[in-house]
Amino acid sequence: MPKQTFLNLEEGKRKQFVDAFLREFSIKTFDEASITEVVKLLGIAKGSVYQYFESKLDLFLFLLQECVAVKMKYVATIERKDYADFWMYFRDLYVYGVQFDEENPLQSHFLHNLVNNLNSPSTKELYKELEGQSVLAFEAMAKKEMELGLFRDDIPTQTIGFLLYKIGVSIQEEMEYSGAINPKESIQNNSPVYQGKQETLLKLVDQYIQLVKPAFDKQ
Amino acid sequence: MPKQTFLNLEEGKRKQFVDAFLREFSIKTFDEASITEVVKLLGIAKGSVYQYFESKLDLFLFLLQECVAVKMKYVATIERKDYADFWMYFRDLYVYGVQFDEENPLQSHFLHNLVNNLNSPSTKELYKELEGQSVLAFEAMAKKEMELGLFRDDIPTQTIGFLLYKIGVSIQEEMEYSGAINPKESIQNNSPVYQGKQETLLKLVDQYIQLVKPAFDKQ
DNA sequence: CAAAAAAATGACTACCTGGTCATATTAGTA
DNA sequence: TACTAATATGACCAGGTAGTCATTTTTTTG
Repeated sequence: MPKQTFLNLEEGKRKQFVDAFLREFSIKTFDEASITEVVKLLGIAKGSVYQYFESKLDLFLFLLQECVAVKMKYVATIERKDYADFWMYFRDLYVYGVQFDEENPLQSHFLHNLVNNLNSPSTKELYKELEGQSVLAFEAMAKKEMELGLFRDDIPTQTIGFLLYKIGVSIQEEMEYSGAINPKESIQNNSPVYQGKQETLLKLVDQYIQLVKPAFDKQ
Repeated sequence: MPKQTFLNLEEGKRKQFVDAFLREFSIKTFDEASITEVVKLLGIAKGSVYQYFESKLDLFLFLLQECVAVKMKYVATIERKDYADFWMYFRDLYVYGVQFDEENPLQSHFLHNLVNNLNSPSTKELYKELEGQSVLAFEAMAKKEMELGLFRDDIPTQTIGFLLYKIGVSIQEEMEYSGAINPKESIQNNSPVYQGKQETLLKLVDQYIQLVKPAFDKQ
């Protein structure tokens, strides 16, 4: 977590600092991301980074926390109980995700690149931890649906949760794979990840739902 | 591709060389894999590697080609047309894959770690290329099933192919995620990836099939 | 304004890598 | 045996990194 020195920083300077590193971690893996380069860009001394944070990882975790907090303000406004079925809720998560993306491009890019970023050798453990948390969250959702009699219960919740998580990742990856979005490019123009492609994304989400619904729903 | 010098190498020495590098690339990413360390292990000079191959990537591609060729000898013995439906064929691919794994542990480990390995910054392009090939292969399969009237045709083949590919990857990843297998450990003991866990794998495959069948099959 | 506290600095360390190449060694040949 | 061709060698190069810390600069305070 940041040291006092960082918190004392003047608002504008702190924002510049944060933004520059969000950018760097959005287009590189953790290990690739170069503190040396970012400070050069910012025009500050490398030592300053270590006056503000304990280490590269410490800085990264702070940024992650911030981004997650901001995204939560968007997606946590909706609740499963307000939807007729899981898939409507699932879809709306993307609707609110897109809004988050539009209003916080940098944070969105950071989170978009997260899975890729954490594939770095030195962050394998962190990746496993976060992946585990995600899978557990999806597992819990699935469990609830089963209890409601809406999801089939002939498959272990772990497998259901794992696949649900992977489907979420797949949607994001297919958007990039198909060339619909190009994060490395859009971040250059300060554009959101899904700039002008919000409809494309939601269409793909609908497609995925249409496709996998029969797999998860109780017949 | 290897230089003549490598091909002239005495059988035993070549095997030692290949095996050592298969090991290295099986437990590390491409960028992490250290030629320096492997030659130390082999007791040869680093220069020798560059007498045999043009570059690290050249060496890697040679190993990849070899492993794929060996695996093909197993899985290419079966054909879709000899099965009543896609899923029986899909399952048998794993049955033959397990046999390949038992009889060629090192090659199997190499391929098992491939996706992870290629996530390295310097192999992003290669990864995209290979992923594209895999997706296209699955897409072609799906197309055929649609033509046979066995797969639903209300979803674009690209999405079907992409998800099918991701499901294949997921099965492998869940085996590791759940702790059923531990490649880093089993490679130490010269054990196959799925040593003693073949049944567990096939059970998971069956589970996945049971789960996703309703998503892909025409009702 | 002076003293003290806070913040910024950047040269430096320790460490790692892939790849090169002139030289030495070994093997093949006549 | 003597000459040649093939092979093996390892010191060395260029390039990169995260992190340190004594010193200087700036800001705050009394």
